[in-house]
Amino acid sequence: MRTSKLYAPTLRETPAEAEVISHQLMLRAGFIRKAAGGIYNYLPLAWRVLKKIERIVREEMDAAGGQELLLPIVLPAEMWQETGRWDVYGDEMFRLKDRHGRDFCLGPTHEEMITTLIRDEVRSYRQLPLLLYQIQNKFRDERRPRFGLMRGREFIMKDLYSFDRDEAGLDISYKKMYDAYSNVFTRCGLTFRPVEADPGAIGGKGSHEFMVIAEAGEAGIVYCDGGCDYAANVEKAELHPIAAPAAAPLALELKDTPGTKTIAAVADFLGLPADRTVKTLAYATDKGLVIALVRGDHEVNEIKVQNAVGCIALEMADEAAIAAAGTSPGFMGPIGIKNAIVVADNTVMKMANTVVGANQGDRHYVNVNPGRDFTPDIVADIRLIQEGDPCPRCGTPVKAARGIEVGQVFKLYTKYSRKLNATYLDENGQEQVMVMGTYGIGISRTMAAAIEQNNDANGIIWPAAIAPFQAVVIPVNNADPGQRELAERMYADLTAAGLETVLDDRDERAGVKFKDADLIGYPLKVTVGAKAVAEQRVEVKTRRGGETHFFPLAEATAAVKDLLAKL
RNA sequence: CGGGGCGUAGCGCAGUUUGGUAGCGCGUUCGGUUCGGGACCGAAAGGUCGCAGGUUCAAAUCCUGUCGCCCCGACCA
Repeated sequence: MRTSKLYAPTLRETPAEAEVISHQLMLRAGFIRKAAGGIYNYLPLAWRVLKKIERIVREEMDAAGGQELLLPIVLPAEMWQETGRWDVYGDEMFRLKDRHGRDFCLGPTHEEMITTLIRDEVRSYRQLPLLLYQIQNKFRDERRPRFGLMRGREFIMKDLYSFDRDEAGLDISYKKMYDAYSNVFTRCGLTFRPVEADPGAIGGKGSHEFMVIAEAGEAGIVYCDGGCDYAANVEKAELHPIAAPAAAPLALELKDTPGTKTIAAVADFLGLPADRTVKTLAYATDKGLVIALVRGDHEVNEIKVQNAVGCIALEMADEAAIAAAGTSPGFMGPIGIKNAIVVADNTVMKMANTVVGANQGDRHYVNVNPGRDFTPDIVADIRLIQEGDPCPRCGTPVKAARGIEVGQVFKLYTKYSRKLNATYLDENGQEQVMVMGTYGIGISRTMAAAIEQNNDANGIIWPAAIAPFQAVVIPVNNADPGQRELAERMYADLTAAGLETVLDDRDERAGVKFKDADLIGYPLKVTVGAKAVAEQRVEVKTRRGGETHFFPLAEATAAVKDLLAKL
């Protein structure tokens, strides 16, 4: 490819709409252009990267026994109504009607379609396990698309579905996918970490997310750096109750604590550390008002509360809802509260002579002993893990990081196969429900994640395996026939040797070409200047690390190939 | 959906407070000089000031409505 013909409009300045680095660089380097919020055009450079990622994904999926197919994007409503997700998905689903008024949606995911596809034709245990996948655009009308390709409304996803006879089979399929995903992201040159995840609304029990470690990541993760390899999404990370020092229970007492609406204020007023108090938060849910209790210095993990209560919707209750429950913001507590589900963190139950709000303004109870003075409806681990908390496996203090979720693997069990009647006959002629798994990779998000993790002040630094081109040849002065000729020759030789090469044949000054090359992020830059012509050698610079090598012309092609292989 | 910010040339922005001929930088085109890290000189093209309505002799500017975009929050297979 010649730069003079390449459709890659680069920008000197960063468009104002882009906040995160991957978004900025993809716009500046001419990879993407926006069509609407969260919807992008992929220009030739981006498309080349995406195809490379897809290729790696295909190879790994095929190696793991997957078969590629292609399901429709436009999906009829009926199957979604069968599983109940037509309603559950809500506004996040792009919906449309055909000319007859029949309901359709643009596929946000394909559990329904794949399951209804195979249920009639897979009838025997002999046909299982079955691993089917596709790579396709997905549509989710996100409430808030953001960060360029990181959270779009239309995005490219690989989705694989496994169908097994039983849970043992699912475990095998799940392991294959887990390993395949590790291979994919390793081959893409990414620093990532599989973490335990909360399965969320899709249901099922086991789940891991593959997180590319990056500051711009939307997800918080914790990992054990010492004793073991535990790693989890903060939403999921378990915490064992912390034992409190033994203390003789004192008599419950109601105290005036004027103006102490925060834990810090109460603790200060009573002369106690925050970890001797209990924090109470109120949530409005589809099951009514929920009061969550954690130790004063801890934070509530809302996902865990949601799971403990078994509710679908959960948000902080407003003042009106709190007042309706007969309590007062800043002075809420479990003692005497009515019309609310009280959920206590397991650590709270270990506390003695603690402090809770008295459900009336400016008053707290002191010397509160959980179990004696109040009995929660639910006791569970509802605490949000923080850096330094003990690893649930080995007790070593955990580290915190941020991650971009580029893949997720789920054990669905029979959640969809049961609702959609995907059954088979076993050896004994008994009808059994298929056991399913679902496995996604965000292809376009992986591209963005790769940039988040690989960039510098000058632009993108592509991992060689997914770079749009592997090398760029730059004649320093295009007006010099000797340089032009030598550059043409290098370009032809490298191309013939199977390297994806760009020749920057533009009549631009060297600086412009170097800047564009760095911005786009070609792994290798082959520079042809006056010295190269005089001495019959070329200069090759690596984008990552910036080392410069000189090679005699005769050896240049082999040396470039060699260098690339080492990247 | 709640809160905040922004829509003026391809990109980055000024002009809006106080209404009066729409500007600057970059980029683009043409001519010339230059040529190893975003050159210089000269000429030129390019804008319904997001959209609609209103006030006014006169609206980018004031008022009302509306659409879009970005950020924070909520939410997120």
